[in-house]
Amino acid sequence: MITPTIVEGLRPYALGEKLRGLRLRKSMGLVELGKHTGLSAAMLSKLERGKLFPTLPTLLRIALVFGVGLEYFFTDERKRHVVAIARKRERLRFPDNPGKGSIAYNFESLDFNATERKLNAFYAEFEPVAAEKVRLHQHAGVELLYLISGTLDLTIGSETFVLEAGDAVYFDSGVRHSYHRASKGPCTGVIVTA
Amino acid sequence: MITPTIVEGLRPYALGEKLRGLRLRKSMGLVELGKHTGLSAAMLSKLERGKLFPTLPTLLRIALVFGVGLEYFFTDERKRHVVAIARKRERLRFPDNPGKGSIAYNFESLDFNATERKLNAFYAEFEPVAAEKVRLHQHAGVELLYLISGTLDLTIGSETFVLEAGDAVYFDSGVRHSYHRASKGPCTGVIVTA
DNA sequence: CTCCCGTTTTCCTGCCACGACAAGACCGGT
DNA sequence: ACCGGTCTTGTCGTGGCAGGAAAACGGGAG
Repeated sequence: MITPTIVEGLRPYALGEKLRGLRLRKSMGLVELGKHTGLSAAMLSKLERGKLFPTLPTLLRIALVFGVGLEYFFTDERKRHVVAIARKRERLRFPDNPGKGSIAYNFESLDFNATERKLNAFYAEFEPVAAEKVRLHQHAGVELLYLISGTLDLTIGSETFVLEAGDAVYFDSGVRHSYHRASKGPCTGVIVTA
Repeated sequence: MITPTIVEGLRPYALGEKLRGLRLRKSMGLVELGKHTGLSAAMLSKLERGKLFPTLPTLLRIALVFGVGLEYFFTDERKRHVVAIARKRERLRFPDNPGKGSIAYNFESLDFNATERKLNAFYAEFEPVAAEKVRLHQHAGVELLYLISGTLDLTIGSETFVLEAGDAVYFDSGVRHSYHRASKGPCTGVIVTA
């Protein structure tokens, strides 16, 4: 069932304009694109003018020709002018694991007041914890860690890396990982997940 | 026409798993989701198991319930087990604008050896530049800046914010923006874009 | 075992994506 | 002007596949 509400909800993605943009950028005609995709020129025209919603197979065929992923069409281009500032003094600090003896790190959210997050960022202070007590965790996406000070043991899967101040890592956070402060002094860093 | 090639091309998006993930995260049943979306539980089951490709209207209905955009489904989740470490000493430093007098900042890529980037991260040292010479720039996506030291004037669109060490900003980098070091001493930070 | 709940399978319907075709529309070239 | 040619947009028809209804399956709990 195709209701006005749904049509409205799909409009912001501007599929038609994006399709037309891709095609014209390569100065290609509807018929030519039709040959490459195996679709009729007539239908391509309708798609570009928003008279019709492509099925995923259809959309993928076109995407393949232009070498883009489907995400190209669905990255919401509503320019939400997001600006969220997290002042150091205003930030809340959460212990990683309140009430237990094994607090591995304190962290502060750096963008908790951004409505729409594609990124989650934290400022972390790693606390000394017995190596056997550190907890592994995992979550979908990727993670980026920039170490500002101290030395940190980072375990990813079965491997452990030693990071010094100024080092950075980028890894798939779907793999189990854990942090362990290796330096005597303070150990701080910025963590960004997506 | 629905060919094996197309099926293969759609697999990496793992629509089914994502749908199921969304539903289970809210510990919701197929029937309940059916009520909210106006879709039959039977079909939802098929979608989650990849037996069927949803049309865009259908997909949108589900997305609306969970408050996600369609982009949620099409960000390619090929789990390449990425681990890329950028050691401080091994990193290359690029001036923002080599050969010209108006170098606003030096930056070092923090994940340049990661094959598939969803995130781009830089360590930046902001240099003193006359305020009128700073250049505005823009690029798709969002940007996150964590200021490690110094004071920085950040202009986003027509607004200017003053950031102190430890502050962080999260904003839509599609809007024109520029950096300008406000402190006498060194001014450094981490920039992540997505 | 029976009841209950959520899920999957089966079967079928009908909507709408998509194609075929033709009619504009807009170019040059002669 | 009058033609090709190329690109685009209507109109109409169809069948593939999304989607529904209901029955079968499965797993706890009692």
